[in-house]
Amino acid sequence: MAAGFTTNPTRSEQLLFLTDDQLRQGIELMYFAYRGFTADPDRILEEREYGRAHHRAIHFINRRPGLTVNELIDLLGVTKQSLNRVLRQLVEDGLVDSRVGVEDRRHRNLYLTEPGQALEQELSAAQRRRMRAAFSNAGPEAVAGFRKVLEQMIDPELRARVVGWLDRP
Amino acid sequence: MAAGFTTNPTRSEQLLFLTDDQLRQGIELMYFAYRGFTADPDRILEEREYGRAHHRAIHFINRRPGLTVNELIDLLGVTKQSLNRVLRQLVEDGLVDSRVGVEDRRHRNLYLTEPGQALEQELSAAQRRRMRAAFSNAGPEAVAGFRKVLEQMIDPELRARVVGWLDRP
DNA sequence: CTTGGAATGTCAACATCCCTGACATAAAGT
DNA sequence: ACTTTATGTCAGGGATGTTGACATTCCAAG
Repeated sequence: MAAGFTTNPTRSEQLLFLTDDQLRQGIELMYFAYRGFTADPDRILEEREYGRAHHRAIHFINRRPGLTVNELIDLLGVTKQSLNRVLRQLVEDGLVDSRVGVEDRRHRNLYLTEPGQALEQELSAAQRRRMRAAFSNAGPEAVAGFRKVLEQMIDPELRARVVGWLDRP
Repeated sequence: MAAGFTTNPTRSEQLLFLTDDQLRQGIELMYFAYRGFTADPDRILEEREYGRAHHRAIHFINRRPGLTVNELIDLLGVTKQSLNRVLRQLVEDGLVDSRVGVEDRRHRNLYLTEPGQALEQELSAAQRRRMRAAFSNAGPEAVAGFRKVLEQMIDPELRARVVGWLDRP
């Protein structure tokens, strides 16, 4: 069904990957793949009665130790009320440490505690396992294309804020 | 913690796309891209006070007119009760037609009505627009890689059921 | 033919998560 | 002193998911 690039592709044939049908396939792939993408962490979180919101908070606190509540709200695109419930639980459960800012005492700098880091490791290891399998089976060139397309799918405004962010260690 | 591939560069360099850091980037890309992927439909759905569950139902009913409730449950991976509330709303609002099966009267065959098809068009057109932009900016080779990786990310069990499904018109 | 189990679909009650709106507190800036 | 910023909290509502109970229909064993 795919590639009809046998002889001297005309201009219209070069754009065959932009047909509505190809786009629909991309849409459905995105949906099914995302379900797989979240499946493993979801199972781990369920045991602790946490949800994806907890996972996202833990992930980004691990990525940027000391980031403030507002910065996290910005990254996640949720309301402070929504995030606050999640953070309160994580702090109460001893997974996250919320310290008053030193320069600006209004800020709360967030850090993972030892148990918090342990959960983060468990979650990200599971997610990496699936991602590694997918990358490995698809090959390096496919991975490059995967990243190229996904980058373009991010909201332009968010992309500007997040680009360069991904590369930082 | 991340790549310790300092020695023996030949073989390990070929696997650099499998480092923990590359995988982490893939994970974050997947998260941010999915937010973009759902942003446009979400805005349209909000006006009608619908959610993503309604979108998914509408999408697959459009794709497979006449499919049964159970088939839809299988595709979406939700409980019948959860799906039922969504379907009831859509039927009440005149977007979906639920007809008693002719062979097996326990079945309900689902169809989009005229207004249902109109909403589906609106939703998928918005989603295609973003997908088309991403595909177009990334190029055909990138799109091929994108599809390859996403396919591999789908849960193996689900992939078996869905593969071949995507290609069908 | 009847009866009992299995498949299918529906309804009700409840939990979770995210949202908006309003308000409180503390600290920084002017 | 007054305003702005950052954060936290409470109240209420909507969307989505769950479990439990129940109705309908089909099918097959007795």
